[in-house]
Amino acid sequence: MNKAKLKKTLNRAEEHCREHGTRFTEKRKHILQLLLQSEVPLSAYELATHYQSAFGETIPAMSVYRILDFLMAETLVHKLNSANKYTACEHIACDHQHEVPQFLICERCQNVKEVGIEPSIIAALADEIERAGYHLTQPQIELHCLCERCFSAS
Amino acid sequence: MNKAKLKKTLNRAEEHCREHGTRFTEKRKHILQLLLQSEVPLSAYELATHYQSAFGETIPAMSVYRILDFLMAETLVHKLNSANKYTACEHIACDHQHEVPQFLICERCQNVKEVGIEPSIIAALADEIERAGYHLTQPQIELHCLCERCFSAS
DNA sequence: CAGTTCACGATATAGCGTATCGTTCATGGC
DNA sequence: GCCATGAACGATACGCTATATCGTGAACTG
Repeated sequence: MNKAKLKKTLNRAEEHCREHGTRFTEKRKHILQLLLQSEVPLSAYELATHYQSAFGETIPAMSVYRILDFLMAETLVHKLNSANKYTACEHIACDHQHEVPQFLICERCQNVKEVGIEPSIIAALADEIERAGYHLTQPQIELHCLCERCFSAS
Repeated sequence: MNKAKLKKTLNRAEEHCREHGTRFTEKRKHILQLLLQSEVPLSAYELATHYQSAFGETIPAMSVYRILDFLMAETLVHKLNSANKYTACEHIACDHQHEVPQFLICERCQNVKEVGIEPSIIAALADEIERAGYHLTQPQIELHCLCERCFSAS
């Protein structure tokens, strides 16, 4: 992510928090920035390490987890359950409504793409689930894929 | 799972291994049995504990992991990535071909149902993914839901 | 400016998983 | 039957992920 877009996204995140009456502190901003700048999802401990390199001060893992919890509650960050890693929401600076996030995770390079699946497909899926007697609560799907580059290389 | 079905399923699993030239040892049988008898998915360490209670002998966590790896390779067991737990395949004793497993996980009681999603939906999903420049490799989906009972109770 | 709430630090601990090396046991060729 | 081979398993150590708890300090509010 280039500098201009990074700045714009961070500003948008700050605005988002102000609207929600929550605090977008320096540390929270730093963690979000690290995730925005990373090509791949990061674990909490990786974030702590990167924090040290990028900002010259250490941060306890506990704080990273707390900050991640906060950022997830604000839907600025998503957790990838299958990898125990975290990724910045790709739609912070977008205007359109935040959809249910779906993730394509490249198995080789770990690159993650957050996509909006056709709502009709999700609806069909939800239908099948209802028929099985269940009720969908958090339709976040994590799909393990190969990205174009890794697919071509194999 | 009742005794008759349990026995039949274990026999089917043994047959499956014989056909594949692999060994269905006592310990592997025990682990599979524990998973078949459990209402909820279990972690490796939970399995080790249950093993002790059920069979009166301790088993190291390492062995549990190795046995789980084996059972997964034989598609007798599936791992739920989002929960780091394991569940017996519900189709061991079925005649029909083993499909790509999709899991409905009840967020409240942890009960898991393994369902076959309409292939056309999966195909549509794969289509969307292709359009995003990715290639689906392991279309295992884990959906967080509420089961009928927990849904009614809420 | 006093009180409350929120953010953060420090420490401890639990749970999940892998690495490595050694030992035992089953199996097949002789 | 006997031994060589490889598979299964045990023991120990370690690293990563996450939560619990308690304390401190900063920020907002009346």
